[in-house]
Order: sequence, then C-alpha cells, then structure tokens
Amino acid sequence: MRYTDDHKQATRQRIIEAAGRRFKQDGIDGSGIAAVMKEAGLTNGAFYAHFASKDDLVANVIADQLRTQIADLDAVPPGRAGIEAYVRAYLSPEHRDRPEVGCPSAALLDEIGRCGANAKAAYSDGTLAFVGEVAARLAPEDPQSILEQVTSAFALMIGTLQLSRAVTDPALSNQILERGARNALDLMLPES
Amino acid sequence: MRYTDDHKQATRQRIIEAAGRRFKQDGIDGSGIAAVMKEAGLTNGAFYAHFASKDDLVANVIADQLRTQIADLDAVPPGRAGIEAYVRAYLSPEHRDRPEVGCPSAALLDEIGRCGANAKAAYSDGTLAFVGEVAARLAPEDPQSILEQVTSAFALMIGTLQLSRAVTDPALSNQILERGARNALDLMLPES
DNA sequence: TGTACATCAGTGAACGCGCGTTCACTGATGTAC
DNA sequence: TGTACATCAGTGAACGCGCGTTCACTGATGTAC
Repeated sequence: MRYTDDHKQATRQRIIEAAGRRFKQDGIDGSGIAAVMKEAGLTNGAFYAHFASKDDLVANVIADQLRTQIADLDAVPPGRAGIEAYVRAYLSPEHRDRPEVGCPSAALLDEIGRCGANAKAAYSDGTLAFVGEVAARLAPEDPQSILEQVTSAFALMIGTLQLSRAVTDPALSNQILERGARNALDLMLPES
Repeated sequence: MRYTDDHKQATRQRIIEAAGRRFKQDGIDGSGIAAVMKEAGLTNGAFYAHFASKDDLVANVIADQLRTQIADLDAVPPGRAGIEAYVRAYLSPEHRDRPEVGCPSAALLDEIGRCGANAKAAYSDGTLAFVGEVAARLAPEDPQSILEQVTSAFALMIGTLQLSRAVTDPALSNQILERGARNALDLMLPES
C-alpha cells in the first residue's frame, strides 16, 4: 500500500461532505461534479476514482447526511426537555438561513422523491433510523407506540422549514416557524 | 391585428401549463426549455416571444399553479366536511403517485426556496391567498383567527406528501399519509 | 542508510451532449383597395 | 368579390457554455534490496 490505509477513505468522505453542503445549497441538479470537487479541494478528474457516477454520489451523500443527523442527536439531552430544545433549534431563523449546513430533508426532500431507487432507499433507511432514535429518546420503554406520531411531526417540521424559506415576508416567515414548533411539539408530546 | 386578440395569450397559457406539468414531474432545474415547448406542441425558438427568460417563465408558472389551486377550492363543498374531503384527497395515494398534476408546493417547495426574488414573491402571494381562502371557508366570520393554524396544517400536508413520495416501503408510505391527514385535520378543526 | 522501483491518488484536457438564448427566415393571417 | 400586401406567431439552426464522463499522464509515496 503506497498511502496510509485510510487516506483514500478520508478523501472520499471529504468529497461526500462537500457534496452535501453544495447539494443543500444549490440543489442536486444545480450542483455539478466540478463544483463539488473544487469545494473538496480536488479537480474533477479524481471523482471517478471514488464514485461510479453522480447517482452513486447522491445515494452516498444522502446516507451520510442522515447518519450525521442521527449522530447529532447524541448531543441532545435525554427526555422531553432535550427534544423540545431540538425542535426549537430546528425551526429557528438560524437553521432557516443556513440550509447548506442544515437538515437534508428540508433542503432536498422533493428532489429526493424524484431520484433513483438507490438514493430513495438510502433516504428511506436513514429517515426510519432517525425517527426511531427520536422515538427511543421520548419513550424508551415503548418507542413503537409513538413512532408514527414522531414521523408525522418530522414531516411538519420539514414542510414548515421549507415554507419559511420560500416566503418573502420575514415577519410571516418567523411566525410560520413559531407556530410550526408549537404544533410539532403538540404532536410529539401531547400531554405537555 | 393579424390574429385574434387572444390567440397569443392562449399559446402563452399553454406553455405555462405545459411547464407546470414538466416542472412538477422533473423539477425546475430538471426541465429544459426545449422539453417544455415540445410538451406545449411548439419549437424552442418561439419561447422568447412569450417570456424574457426561464426565470420569467418560472415566476409565471408558480403564480399560475397557485391560481389554479385556489380556483380548485370552488369545487370543495362549504364547511368542515368539504375541507375534510379536501385534506383526504390531498393526502391520498393518487395524489402521491401523480405529482405532475398535483400540488406545486409538494412537488417543488425546496426548489422554490432557492429561486430568485420574483419566483419567491409569486409563491408567497399565491400561498397567502390560498390559505386565506381555506381559512375563509372554515371560519367565514373570522378567518384571521385560524389563518396561522391553517398555514401550519398546510406545511404538514406538504411535508407529509413529500415524505410519502421519498419513502420506498409502500405500506409505510400509506401509513404516513393516513397519519398526516388525521393530524392536519386535528390542527385545522380542533374540536372535531 | 541510500537508491531504484512499482504503485496509485490525483491532474487537467478532452469527449459528446443538452442547456438557455439568439436570429434570419417562413407562411398563415386579416386588411386595404 | 379578388388580389397584393403588411403583420407577426412560430420555425429551426446556430451560439457559447457547463454538464457528466473518460483517459493519458504526473508525481508523491512506501517497499525492496
């Protein structure tokens, strides 16, 4: 082996993360291979040493994005208070204004719906794991009982963030976020 | 005038509607001018006699899509029963499986968030008018009182439909739709 | 320890193609006489 | 009523450009002796 064992893996991961940022900022269709590679500090030719095609990259980026989103839950304090803070941060003006470092679902969900089978499978698996993890934090003894409601609340959060990004009146945008947070929490934590 | 007064207007409208279908099916970035014009039964050269640019078309398509969505409310019976049927039709497998003739928000909202000011303004105005009309049907005496909640329920409906389109397991997809419909109705019609 | 070598991650130019846009032209139309 | 004409919606080829992808090459690396 000419290079250290994980040198190539590290480069690959760097490309995946750069692509994640670009995709979330400009859309999947709106981001070219050359731009992604430049953001990763490489030239376009190196791309095909790491991925079979752009579709292959897309599926890997989606899987990685959801893995990160799940890993970020580790920083959330256990119980309801933690989830409440998480929802408020998700539906905050800061998250709205920085899609490139935000939730992949809010930035890309309709485009993912038009992607190929691999990308959709990666999204499906990742999202199921994510809502499962949230449910486990809210009801450790029986996560299954609230899984559907957590999933539905997540759909509300995604739609709310997208709507807040598309609307031109800043006051209305903030109001949409606030109402969305209240409703998402009501769906997930009914007796609160 | 060589042609009838509204001949050119009719062609323009045909292009806008063809573009609406294509955009919702393949995305805005994923739909070329040539493909749109072909769907309208024309050749690409005629495009610039009707629109200044693709951006100009996009803004007009978004405005037209929301106008249609509002006009479609006329077919909805007044009162809660009508809205209930509307929500169930919106979150139905039929709507999920035919994005090209469905809701523009569900098909395109994250892409609209990345569009220019004109497109976002068209979306913003149209959506405000749409939720206003829904609120007027639910609370004719005081639509303002439920406007925020109707908007939030619409966000839930959009996110739910997008999620149902991205998920690969059909049973899960249907379950997401059903739960989303129940929750959307709970948000809009609290005492039902 | 020092040198020649094999490896292979990354370079950068090139491929055909479809994009958004432009433009010289066509030919069906309603009007003028 | 019939013919010549001006209008202009629509045609289709072409523009430069960036796309996804390919490939001959480079040069830094760890290994062998």
